[in-house]
Amino acid sequence: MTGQVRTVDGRVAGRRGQATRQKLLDCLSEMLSSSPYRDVKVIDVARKAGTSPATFYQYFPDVEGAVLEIAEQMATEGAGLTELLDGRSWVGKAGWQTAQELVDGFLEFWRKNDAILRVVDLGAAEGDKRFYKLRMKILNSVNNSLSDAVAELQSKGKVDKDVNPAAVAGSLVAMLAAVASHQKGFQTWGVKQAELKPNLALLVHLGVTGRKPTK
Amino acid sequence: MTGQVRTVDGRVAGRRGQATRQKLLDCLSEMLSSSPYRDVKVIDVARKAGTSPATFYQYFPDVEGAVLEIAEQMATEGAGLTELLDGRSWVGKAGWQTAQELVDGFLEFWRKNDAILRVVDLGAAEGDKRFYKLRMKILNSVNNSLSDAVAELQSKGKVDKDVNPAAVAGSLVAMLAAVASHQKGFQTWGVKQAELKPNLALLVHLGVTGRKPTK
DNA sequence: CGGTAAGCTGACGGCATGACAGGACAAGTG
DNA sequence: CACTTGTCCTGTCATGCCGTCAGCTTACCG
Repeated sequence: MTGQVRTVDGRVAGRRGQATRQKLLDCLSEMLSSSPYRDVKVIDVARKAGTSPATFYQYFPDVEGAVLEIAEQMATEGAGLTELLDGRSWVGKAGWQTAQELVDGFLEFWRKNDAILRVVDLGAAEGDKRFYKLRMKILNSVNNSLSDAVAELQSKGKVDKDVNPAAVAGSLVAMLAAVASHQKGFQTWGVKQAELKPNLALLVHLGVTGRKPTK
Repeated sequence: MTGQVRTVDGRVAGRRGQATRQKLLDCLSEMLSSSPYRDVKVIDVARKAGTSPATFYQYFPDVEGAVLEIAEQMATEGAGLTELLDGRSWVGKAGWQTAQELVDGFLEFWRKNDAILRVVDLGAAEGDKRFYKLRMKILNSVNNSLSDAVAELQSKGKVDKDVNPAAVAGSLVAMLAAVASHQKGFQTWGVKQAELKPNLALLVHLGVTGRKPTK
């Protein structure tokens, strides 16, 4: 799938090269967690990695390029979110559990990768197609599964005909992502995390099935 | 409310000064719409405004400071979103209309100010309290109204006791904001704006009242 | 051991930042 | 009209980051 890792000037990266490359990515990642995206400088990343700015430019065209790389790694990892939904039922008590586990897994994933996801979100919102595709890739698994679930319930007549499965699924996923991004915000608002989750799960369940869960 | 407009070095700005100041803000605003936040430079804003970088620094400590100013202006303007909900009913057909109008007005507001709202969202997500407060200020009107609506329905026994009004309201508002930020995204997904709105309204209605709307 | 390619960096021109001092300008005063 | 006062803007400068290149060091291989 992925060809050889290459430097900007076309050389193939060997063992050592890949190590420095990865170290730069790690340091950048850390940097993004601790300071605003706008203030992350190449020279700081390089210093943190114990190398020089020139080395950075050997592996990445610019900061954005490196961020895309990190996000790509995370995206493949995030494909595992499908497991939260594959083959799950949306009926009865099982449906309520599905909703809860989805919310749980999603928030956890977002919390782990919040720094990089913020940047991806920004890039996508700014209209950058690369970031937009990446965001799709991350959310697609969940989105498609949700969309399928709605469509299936719809075909059984359990959901109104005029509901658009893709629109509902996309909106719910956007909600999960947004809430995850501003988890701290809710806390200051007087809503604790433990309270937030069941209410989110309720909204997801309502959105997918159109009815309240049986707990 | 607001004291006199002051320059960084403490002078009070007069007629002419306020004009250039505003012009700088306008140009910055425009700039944010056309290029990534990370790439907006003081020198470009100054050039666009037909002045020099030094002038910019006379009125604002940095780009972030100016952004906060713009966002503040928008926030007071955005308080008008309350009208979308004040005194509206959530029962029967009126409830469905309330949901629709809320979605409509919200998306429109977001579309108008998307560039600056992106930056506010980023700042808030990064943990900057100033941006966070600003985001609250913008969303508070809608959020409180929604929260009140849920609480009222709850007191009448129409909504389950274990629902947390603030959590539900906050999540719904976050959903609206997120979907608005990525409106273009949905389009590429094969969901058209016209289809998106009613489905969003459905989700809002479901979330607030716990039941499907009567159309 | 010598050749070859990978890996890294010092150094440099270019540009943005942010501060200051001083000049231009408008308005009021005698 | 000259003079004063305070606002408004810019030229200039030290500083620091960007992004590139030539060239040095290191590792691998026959």
